[in-house]
Amino acid sequence: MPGGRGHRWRWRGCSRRMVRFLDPALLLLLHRGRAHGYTLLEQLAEFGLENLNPSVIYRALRDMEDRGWVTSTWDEEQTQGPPRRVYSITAAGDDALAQWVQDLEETRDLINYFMAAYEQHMEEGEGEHH
Amino acid sequence: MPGGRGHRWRWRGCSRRMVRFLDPALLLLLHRGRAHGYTLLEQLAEFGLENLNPSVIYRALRDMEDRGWVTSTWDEEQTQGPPRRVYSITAAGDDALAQWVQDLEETRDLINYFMAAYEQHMEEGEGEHH
DNA sequence: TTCATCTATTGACAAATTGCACATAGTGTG
DNA sequence: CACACTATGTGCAATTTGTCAATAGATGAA
Repeated sequence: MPGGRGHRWRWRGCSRRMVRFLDPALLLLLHRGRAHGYTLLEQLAEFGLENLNPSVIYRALRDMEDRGWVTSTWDEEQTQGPPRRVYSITAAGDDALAQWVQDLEETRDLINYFMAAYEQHMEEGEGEHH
Repeated sequence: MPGGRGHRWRWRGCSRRMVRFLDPALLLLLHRGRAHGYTLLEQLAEFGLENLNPSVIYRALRDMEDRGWVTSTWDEEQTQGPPRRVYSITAAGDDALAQWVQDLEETRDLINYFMAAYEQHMEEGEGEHH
């Protein structure tokens, strides 16, 4: 079953683990430089986050602003559209990003442990379960 | 608003990414041999899943049974308690586990990419954002 | 016996999260 | 004006997760 092993719970769009990537990815992008939501939406593809509904990004940014990780101001420059809100990362955001990185490291270690356990079991049992 | 936005990013208990680990971890444990819920609850510590509320495991097992990944029967053996339900992995469960492993590999790659991007940016910018 | 305690499973509901459909709004084009 | 494109935001239903409490058998102590 491609994309959904099962019937009851097909993840629409990206998988949940992917979405958990959203906050750290946004923080990293903003650490590279201030940007507005629509741009971030496109840049997120770099981290495998494609086809996200814009509202997801805007909500994430607003939530991060509530937590003090980013700040926003209205863009002065003239654009081909309505005024844009420009986000910048804060010092607290830097800390949060560093925390996320640590957290992701732990997750990676856990995955590595899991994989090792899986492969070892597969070798021993020749792929058969008892 | 049902889901308040004031939350810190400290999840109670395990992080959500951890919990996403539950299904693959249960499948791997069951691939090693049939078991009942209460035992699995203890064995999950191996994969960093500690202090889980039992109902979480039982619900996960029931959901997996709905998907055909596992089957269960009542244990014949006498125990120090009420009858126990014993779970075994199915062929579909083997496939699901293999899928999970692939999925976890992808996630790990993504994390590695993210980390590399983070470190590279930090080196270049000497830890300062512009 | 009655009570507490441990093992074991389950049900119900609240809380948190996510997806999606739609609303709003400025700008340029024919 | 009608339309398309850029850009942000709101509201709500659906899904997922966390927590609490109910049930229930076995065992041992008072």
